[in-house]
Amino acid sequence: MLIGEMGEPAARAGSALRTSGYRLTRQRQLVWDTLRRTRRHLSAEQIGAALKRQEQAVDMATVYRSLDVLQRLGLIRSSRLGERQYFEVAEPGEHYHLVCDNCGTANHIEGEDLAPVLRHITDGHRFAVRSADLIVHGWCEKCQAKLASTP
Amino acid sequence: MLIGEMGEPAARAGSALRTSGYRLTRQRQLVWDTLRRTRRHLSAEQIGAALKRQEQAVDMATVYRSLDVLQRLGLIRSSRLGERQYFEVAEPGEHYHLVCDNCGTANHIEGEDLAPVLRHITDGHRFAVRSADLIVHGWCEKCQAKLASTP
DNA sequence: GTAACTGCAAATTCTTTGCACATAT
DNA sequence: ATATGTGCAAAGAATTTGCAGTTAC
Repeated sequence: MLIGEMGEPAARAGSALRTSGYRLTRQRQLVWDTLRRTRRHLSAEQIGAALKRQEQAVDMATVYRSLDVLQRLGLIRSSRLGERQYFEVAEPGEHYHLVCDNCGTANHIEGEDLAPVLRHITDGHRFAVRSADLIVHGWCEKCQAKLASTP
Repeated sequence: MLIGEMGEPAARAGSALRTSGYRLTRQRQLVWDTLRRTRRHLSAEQIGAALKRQEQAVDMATVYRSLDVLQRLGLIRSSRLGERQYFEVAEPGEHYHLVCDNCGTANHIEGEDLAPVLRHITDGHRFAVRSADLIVHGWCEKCQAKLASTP
């Protein structure tokens, strides 16, 4: 099941920033809002481009710095999908990344299936798991059909 | 269980290269041997540095090009662990990457635990899985002890 | 008022590419 | 013999950094 709306309070970023001694600036707000409005993963460049499109241009250096702060506060998380680093709002619970090698789209799906795997790692290897990211490469449904028709 | 020696025939690269129309050069041999001798992941830079140390310097451009060929032949595989791309000899079977966020070392462990997870993805989501990489971040045993003693 | 933040431009880092020469087959 | 591969140097892409001016608190 694809992750849909999740009722993330928009004010969350503001209070999280302030209680940590950071300041709530127009730029940080904009970066956060951009990520919140999308349910997909966005690269830093995509965020910058989106903001420029809405005449709210933010310098790329600032986009990167904002992403860094938001990540430090645990509000967003990132993973390397393909070439770039992609960012998304941090949601509780596991999810995997499905990257289509044909069209490049990256979706995430929820699930608790990783629990036994992580337990194995913790028990068998004395490794303290902090976070886990399962990146699956392959073909999405659309591209499977496309590739089947042109052999 | 950490992956140890696996009896990889050293000649594998040579024949794989030749039957695919590639040439077996000193540089490709060196890059392959370097990866074979290590059971850990190596970045392109680490491979280059290792070769320089043994007075067998290979230009970085060539290291990258060699890695590219070896990967195309399926002899090695790579994943993005942390900042860099890391390379390792391709072994059959699943394995996960354990990245210690404290000391940075990346190990891999074997296991078949991912099978049910991937089945879930295939069945429930009509996504054709081609490869999967589970990257687990956390603290390795050594660093857990270290961090426990200094709170 | 002042420490934190931003934009700009320059620096860095990792990786790729163009080209003349070298080498494996 | 000749297509492939290499080294070198230069280009690229993504991200970081230094700094003077700006802004949130």
